[in-house]
Amino acid sequence: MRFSRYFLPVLKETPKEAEIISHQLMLRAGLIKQQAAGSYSWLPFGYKVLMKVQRIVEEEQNRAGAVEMLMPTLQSADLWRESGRYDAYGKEMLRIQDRHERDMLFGPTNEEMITDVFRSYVRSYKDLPLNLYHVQWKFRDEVRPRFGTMRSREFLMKDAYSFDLDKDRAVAAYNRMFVAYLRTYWRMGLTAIPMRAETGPIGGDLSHEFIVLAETGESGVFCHADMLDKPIPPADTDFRGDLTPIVQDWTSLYAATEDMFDKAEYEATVPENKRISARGIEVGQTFYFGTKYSEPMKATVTRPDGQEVAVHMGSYGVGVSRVIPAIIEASHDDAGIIWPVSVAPFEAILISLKVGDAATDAAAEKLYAELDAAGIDVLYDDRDQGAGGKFATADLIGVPYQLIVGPRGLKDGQVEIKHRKGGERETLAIDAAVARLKGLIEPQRRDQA
RNA sequence: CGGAGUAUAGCGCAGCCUGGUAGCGCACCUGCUUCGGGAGCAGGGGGUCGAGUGUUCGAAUCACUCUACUCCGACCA
Repeated sequence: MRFSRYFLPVLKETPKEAEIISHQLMLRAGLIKQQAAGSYSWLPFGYKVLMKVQRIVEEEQNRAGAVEMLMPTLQSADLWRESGRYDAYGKEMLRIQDRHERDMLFGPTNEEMITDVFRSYVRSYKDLPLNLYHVQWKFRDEVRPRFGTMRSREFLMKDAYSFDLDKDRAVAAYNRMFVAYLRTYWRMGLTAIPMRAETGPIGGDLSHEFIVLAETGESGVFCHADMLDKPIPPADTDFRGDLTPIVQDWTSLYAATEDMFDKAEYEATVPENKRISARGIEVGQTFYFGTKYSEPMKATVTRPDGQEVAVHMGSYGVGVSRVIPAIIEASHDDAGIIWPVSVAPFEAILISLKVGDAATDAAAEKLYAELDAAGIDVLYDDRDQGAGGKFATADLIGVPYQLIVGPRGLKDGQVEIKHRKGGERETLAIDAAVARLKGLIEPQRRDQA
């Protein structure tokens, strides 16, 4: 992509409405534009990140055996009356009437609708287990939206729903999502810790929140320090096998949100030098809630013995649009964002320092074509601007590698690679640059890992 | 939903107290010179001062009402 033909409005100054660093940087680096309280446009640069995050979520859901579909944003109130949540949900649910004065709502979540899909088709235990998911916009009319897309009213969420014959099998389904989540956040460069959590209005008795530690997080959390560097299950993990050992390992150390905090247990099981009491951002949550929806909504299957039983369900959410500020909170410096390669909007930025200079133009154009041919997603800063501004922009938008081409180096046939994270610089022969970048970038994509 | 604030050019702000020609920096446009860390010079364009009502000869400025947005708290992917 040529910068001159792209739409990337960067701001030199910090908009005054933004309080936390991720919100400031998302506005300054041209990812989002606020449209109303808790409502944002995703500009091209931000949308690219959003789609990369979504893609990782989808790949890991699919790997774990979940099946993707898509449900509408607007739902009929009747469905919610069946579960009893139409009255229970409160003002956070945006209620709408259509032209026939039928009660509708903008979905804050989809348990009712997926249960309706399930009960319309599934009759036999032989069709289980089943896990259906979608990535769709949700609306929750928050009393106080804040921090940009961290707590917006309209947000993109992946929500998966599992259906099983009994509790044991439902817990196995829960474990599959648990492991998928460990891999999902890791692939985005996040350290997300599963913590015992309250179930809230979703209901149920088994739940984990996946938390990224950050000063600006909205949840208070307590955990064992060793939770931070546990090994992530590999890509060839057998999701059809028994995942209990992995989940047991990950839940053996103390980790809980403040709602579930048990001081006595915490102090008894976590040595003093391993105690972490911090704030965190909730980037996902898993629930097992048994027959809470299947019973009232009559989502049943026939067992081998001929008896008809309500299915055991779980739901599993990832706040796709929230993950992005979480990544930025975890990875930035004074100059701007530092994207992990796996979610970076571009993998490299090619900076031409003297547009209009024949030798520089020729070298930059050639490198641009070669990078493209090498399969590297590159932003080519071909704008006729001072070098200082270009460096500042490149740092701000956080592209992982900067390939710098200017007359000074070209005299000796050399170009420079700057690593955004860490700031290391390498000077190398122009012919070696593309291969070097490829070598740096490919292992960090985490798409094969 | 309680408390506190803000609203003046695309962005950041001054002007308001003490009513009288709407201003600064950045950004934008034109030209020239520049070109390795947010360049320089010269010229130029852009505003129903959030909305409404009132007071006044005269309102960005004073009064009242409303709206939007932000922050703190209580609540939540």
